[in-house]
Amino acid sequence: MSDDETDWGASLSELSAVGHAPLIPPPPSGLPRVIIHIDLDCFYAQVEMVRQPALRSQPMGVRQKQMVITTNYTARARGIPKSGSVQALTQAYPELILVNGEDLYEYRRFSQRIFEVVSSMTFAHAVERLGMDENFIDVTPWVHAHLSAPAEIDPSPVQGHVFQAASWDKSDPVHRCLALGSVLAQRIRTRIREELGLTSAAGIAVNKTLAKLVGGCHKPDDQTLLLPDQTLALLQTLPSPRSIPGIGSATHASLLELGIDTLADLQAAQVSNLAEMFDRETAERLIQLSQGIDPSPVKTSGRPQSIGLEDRFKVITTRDESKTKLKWLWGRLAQLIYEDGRIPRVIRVTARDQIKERAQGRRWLKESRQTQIAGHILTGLKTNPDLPQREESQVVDICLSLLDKMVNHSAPYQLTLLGIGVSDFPPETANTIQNYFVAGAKETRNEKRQPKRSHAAMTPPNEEAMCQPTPDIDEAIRPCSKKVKPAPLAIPVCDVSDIPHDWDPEVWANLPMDIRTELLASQPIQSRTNVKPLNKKTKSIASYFQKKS
DNA sequence: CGGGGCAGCT
DNA sequence: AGCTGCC
Ligand SMILES: Nc1ccn([C@H]2C[C@H](O)[C@@H](COP(=O)(O)OP(=O)(O)OP(=O)(O)O)O2)c(=O)n1
Ligand SMILES: [Mn+2]
Ligand SMILES: [Mn+2]
Repeated sequence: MSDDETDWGASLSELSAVGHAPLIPPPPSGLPRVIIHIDLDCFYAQVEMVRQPALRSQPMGVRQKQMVITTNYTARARGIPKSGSVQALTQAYPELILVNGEDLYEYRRFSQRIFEVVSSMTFAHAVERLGMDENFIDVTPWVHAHLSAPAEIDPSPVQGHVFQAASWDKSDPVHRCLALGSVLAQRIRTRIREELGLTSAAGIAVNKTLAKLVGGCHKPDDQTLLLPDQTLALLQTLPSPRSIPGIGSATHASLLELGIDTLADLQAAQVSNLAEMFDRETAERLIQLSQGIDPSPVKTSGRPQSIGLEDRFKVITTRDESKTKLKWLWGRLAQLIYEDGRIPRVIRVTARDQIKERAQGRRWLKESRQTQIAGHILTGLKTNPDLPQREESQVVDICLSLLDKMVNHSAPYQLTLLGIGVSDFPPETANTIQNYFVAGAKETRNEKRQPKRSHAAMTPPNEEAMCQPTPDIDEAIRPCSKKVKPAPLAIPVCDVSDIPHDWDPEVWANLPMDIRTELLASQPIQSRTNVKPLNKKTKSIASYFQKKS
């Protein structure tokens, strides 16, 4: 397995990765990147425990319909699995308490606040969200700038665990970079705990993939550092290529078809071995990933490009029921759009039809239709979480007409899912971003609105028992207040000493470091190139060559 | 599989 | 519009 071409131990091997477009800028110093990955512990369950502290001592899980999506660590300590079916888990563990987590509103809010806290830390050069509970943080510039001269004895201790600690060498500049990273990771986790009362796990490594993988080594409320020389050792602990982020089920299936079953197989593979199933770029990237090489940059996450809601139910068979469900979904979505502050230009409806699925012999078949929506219809959401009656029914009618494009009401159908999403928000250009921070211009910005103080889980249309959300232990307790007063968003203190006097410190505090740098330099914002996802299977050799017809 | 999201291709 | 990826 030891490929003589591949220098496993070389700390900088990932920096020399070949690649054309979207990779990171060349290392100026010869020092490695320092990347931190933060993953909240049993995220949904923790949010529920913050809301109901009495749950902390109980084995508890968060459920969505017939699925337990996550369990808290009290439960896991008793051997209860992290997830599973309600049926199986309650049978095996009658003591398990279940909380309804079908409405993601609170999780979304905490997720946003975590991102804000992390982004406000001045050493965070770039912060990229992944899902609701993960963030990658690039702290390379800060670390390189604070690395003391090689001759000096660096007193900075390592925080948390070191994977295979025996190989630690405090005189190695690469090790000291990562040690500084571990200190920053500890500071981030402390801030998240202080500001939000949530614990998290962190990984510190020279790239995103390794940071994420090593963070899993010591899990609740702890952190782990990976030295580059221990990369192979870490990868050897992985049970399958599927364990690598970026290798999903489809890619894994393709690899199996090629006879690549283990990570070692993939590490030893040549691009030519993978050429049947993947294009060259993808093949190269897969092999590199299997070797712990990942040059993908930490992209600064902006605001979401789409906001959507779905609900599944036993069955809906009439246009009337659909209308009721869409109304309910829209009511919740309107609140989210209001809080976002931007007005979308496209609205989309998604649906699942059991009959169509069976007719086509598919296990699941989600359809969607979208349309532009006239600007004036939604402008009310800029100032109000509810639309006026007329506009609201216009929106619902638009949704129904979109549904009509998928469903023939004169033929039998059985809907089991309905969703509404919005997208195509007005672009925030570099020039307007400059204006955006001038503290005087608040009225014209696409500003975030204050969220509801208490989000009462809105009960879905209750005419039909089948459409109810799954029962919740505290269902009766929750007040049914609608959108209420602003809740103060915990804006963390941070360094605002150096910004121009007419810029809004609050906004500044929530900016990633690289954006701040660009603004200070009065440079136009340069949008980062997107990283191409891995699993682009070429349809055929032919289509690979016919670049464009 | 289940369930409720998000992003990036095609 | 649909698929695949991530959580
Ligand atoms: N297929 C999935 C995976 C996760 N989640 C949600 C529920 C989790 O609480 C949250 C974060 O996912 P994680 O994989 O990080 O799992 P947890 O945070 O729950 O547990 P852990 O402590 O192992 O990170 O995302 C989800 O809805 N669907
Ligand atoms: Mn996670
Ligand atoms: Mn997590």
